This record gives sequence, structure tokens and C-alpha cells, in this order.
Amino acid sequence: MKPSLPKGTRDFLPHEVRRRNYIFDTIRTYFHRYGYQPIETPVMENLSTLTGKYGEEGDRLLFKVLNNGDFLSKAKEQDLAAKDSTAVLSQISKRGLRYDLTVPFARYVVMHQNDLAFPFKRYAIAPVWRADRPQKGRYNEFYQCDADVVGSDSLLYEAELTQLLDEVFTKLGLGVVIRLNHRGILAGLAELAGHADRLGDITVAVDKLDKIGMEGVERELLDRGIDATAVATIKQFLHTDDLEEVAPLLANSAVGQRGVTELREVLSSVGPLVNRVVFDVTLARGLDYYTGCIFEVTVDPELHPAIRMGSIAGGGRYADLMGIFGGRDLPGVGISFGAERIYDVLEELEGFPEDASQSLEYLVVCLDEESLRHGFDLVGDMRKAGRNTDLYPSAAKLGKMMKYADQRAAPKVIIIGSREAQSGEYSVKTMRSGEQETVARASLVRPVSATE
RNA sequence: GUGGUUGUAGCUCAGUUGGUUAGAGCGCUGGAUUGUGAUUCCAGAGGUCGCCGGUUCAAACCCGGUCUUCCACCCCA
Repeated sequence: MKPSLPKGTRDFLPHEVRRRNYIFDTIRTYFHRYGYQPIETPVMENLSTLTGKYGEEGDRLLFKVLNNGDFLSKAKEQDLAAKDSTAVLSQISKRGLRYDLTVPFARYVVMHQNDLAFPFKRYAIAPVWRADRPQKGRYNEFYQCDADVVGSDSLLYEAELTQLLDEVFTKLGLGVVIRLNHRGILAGLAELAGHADRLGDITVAVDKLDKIGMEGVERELLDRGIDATAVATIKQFLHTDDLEEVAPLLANSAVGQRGVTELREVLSSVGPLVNRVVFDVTLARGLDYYTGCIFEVTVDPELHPAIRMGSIAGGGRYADLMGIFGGRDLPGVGISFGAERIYDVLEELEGFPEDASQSLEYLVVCLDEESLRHGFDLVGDMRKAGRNTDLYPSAAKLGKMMKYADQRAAPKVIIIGSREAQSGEYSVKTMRSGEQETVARASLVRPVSATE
């Protein structure tokens, strides 16, 4: 048979894994620096934990795991006969793959609330699965890098997460725009339009502004059954990216005012940042559970005009995520880095550092059997000394071995023939420059910590 | 989930109105060069034309189905 992969999944070559790890390591470093602790949860959750948490659309995108055993015999005959997928599903599948890291985290907090110190700050870097139709930058299996804090409603955490976003992207060499909005502002907007109950429809439409333009948003709102006067009210908000211009419009809305006040506080406490932080009233974000500030990060089009990519990180505050699992009502706020998309962007910008794709320092090649034995000993000693070293395992033609060294991207090649084996003075070739020098064995096996 | 698109050598792609043995560049293997890679020259290997079925004397090419890729929706990192 011909091997293949499931749709929307990928293999990674060694250099790709190294580059992905560079991103993960960078993010992890700052998670640690900001006091977030690692936790792990299973890739499978009970379906009851996952369903109903992401809206109707999310349920459709959940990967379900078929029960083991003779599962069909346990399903109801009439549901099977009626081909009622929804009814049959609960009878043949009790588990599913996690769709994100936030809902499993909420489950985790509720189950372990007596073992955790609040505010509890955790991070997780792990794969999640969505049965979406794949596109570029959109996979059925992908990694998320989440940092959340639960058990505090302090707005300092919003400010802290903004700083964290800024630092990580600065370290990665990416110029970004960090967009902020507040669910309260969107709720206030809906309230003023006289459609407080239609917040979902309004935010979905407003969110598309930069994609379909003002007229498109207007049409979308009308299509969704929002009346013309309300649409006019909503449009007032969309002409500015200045929080202080929006504030007076919300004077008569309590939730709106709260949103403005909180955003003001966050913006005033973040301090100086490398990247731009902007207020964006059109920022909605899909997930239903957000209740306060919401974040989204995009590549700065002024600094990287060639890049076309959606959001590369996002997050927000949620007031009652634990409540759905019957836990104490703990507020939380978190962010998530889209590592796959960051990878694609860095690839396109050639933004990976040289050493991110190479860990091997030396390759030892030997010209005859006797030298090979000598080389094997040398490699062992060099490894003990802390140098990443590898050996070509047979005495082959030098040209062939040099080619292998080139493919392995070995920075330096140590060549051992009978001359070198006898004297302990090796020819060491620096591949990049092509220069060759003689190096004594002693300096190669000296522990790295002693020389540096 | 809806509509469209793509698939030919390891990779990127040609392939005429359906017509004998399906090509190129790069890569790969060997040699020129038995102690020097990435650069030169020569030679060679490598293909169920995504898969299944249909039309036809004849299918990489036409038709149906299916899988996959990418795109626009929906939604989203």
C-alpha cells in the first residue's frame, strides 16, 4: 500500500522540528519568566467535557473517538435505523480529542481546586485537534501555547499578558500590532442599538470590517435582521480607533462604561512597549466565554507588508468558565500563541536564526579501518567533553563523506587518516569557509566548561 | 458543513484535437578525481500519470465516483 497522512496533518523534518522548538522554547522561556507553571492534561477528554463549550460550530468540529468493543450493539435500533447521527453519537462515542487548551484547563482547575494556590498561573504547549476543512495556515492538528491565570480579577494581569505578548514577539523578531477591545464595549454598543440580545450577530458582522468594508458590514447587519436605525448607531463606533472618542458614545450604558474604564486602566498600566498596542472596536473574537478584555495580535503590515496571515495570538478574560463544571466562580484571563502561524510567518520572512536549525558541531570522518577505531574513541571523548559530535560509521571515500557532512550541515569536519591517527594532530575543516587547520586532540577533548 | 480548485519521477513542473517507447530542470547513484562538500564535465537509475470504475480499436488527456491539495464561505490559531 501507498503510505499517506490523514487530511490536515503533517510530518516534520529534523530542521523543521528544530525551528518549531525554537518558537516553543522562546515562548516557554517567557512563560517561566512571568511566573506561569506547566501543567499537562490528556489529549482525550470525555465528550461531555467538550460538547457545548464552543457553540454549535465548535461541536461540529470536535473529533470524536469511537468506543471500543461491540459499540453498535449498544446503540438503539431505532436511532440507527433512522440514521440519526446526533442521537447515535452519544451511544457510540464517549470521548473526544481536545479542541483547545482552555476548556480542559477549566476542568482541571475545578477538579484540583483544593490543591492549587490562587491566583493560579499555568501554561501549556500542546497539540489540539479540529475537524475543520484545512487551508494554508489552518490544520486539523496544531499546537497552541497557552498562558492563563485564574482566581483574580486584577486588571494587572491584562497588562502583564500584553507585556508578555510584546516581549515574545520582540524576541522572535516579529513586528506586530496588539489589538485590544472589551466585551463590555461591544455589549454597550448592542445595548445602544436596541439589540442587546443580538450581541452575537452584531459582533460577527462588525468583526469583518477590515475584510468586507463599511458597506459590507452594513449589509451583513441588515441581513442578520438588525434595523436601519440600529445599524446607523453601530456605524458611529466604527470610524475611530481612539478609545476616548468611543467613551462618550457609551455614556448611557453601564456595561459600556465598565469596558471603557477597564481598558483605560489596562492601557495606562502596560508601560512602554516595543510593539504598537491599539484599541480596536471591531475586534470581537468568536469564543462565547469571553466577558472582559479581549486581545488579538497580527503581524504589523507597516513593518512586514508582504505577509498575509490572520491573527497569530489572541486571548481574553472570562468570568465564569469554571462555573460550567460546577466549580467555584473563578475569573480568569489568558492568551494563546498560534505557533503554526508564527512558524509560517518566520519562514516567509527568513526570520529563523542560523543556529536554530543546527545542533551538530563536529563530524568525524576516517579514511581507513584503523583510523575509524581511533575516530570512534575520539568521538566518545569529545562527547564526554560536552561537544555535539558524530562519526561517519565506515571508512568510505572522502568525497562521499564530505558530502554527507554537507547534508548534515556540520559546521566542522575532523578528518582522520593514518598520519593524524599517529600524531594526534587532526585536520579540521570549517565547512562554511573551506579553510582547514591542524588541531591537537587535547584541545578537542577538553571539557567545554573549562574552555569557555 | 457549502461552492470551487489541484494531483504526471524524490522536488518544481511540461505533455498538442485521445494515437507507438510519457519529457525537462533540480535532486539521487556512479565516473572524470583511491585525502576534501557546496561550484565543473560525462554517464546512469528512477513513473501502477492520486485511486476505483466507465466511454473508446486506443485514455495522462473524455465522463462518474472517491481521496488529497489549495481557495472562497462558515468558523478559526
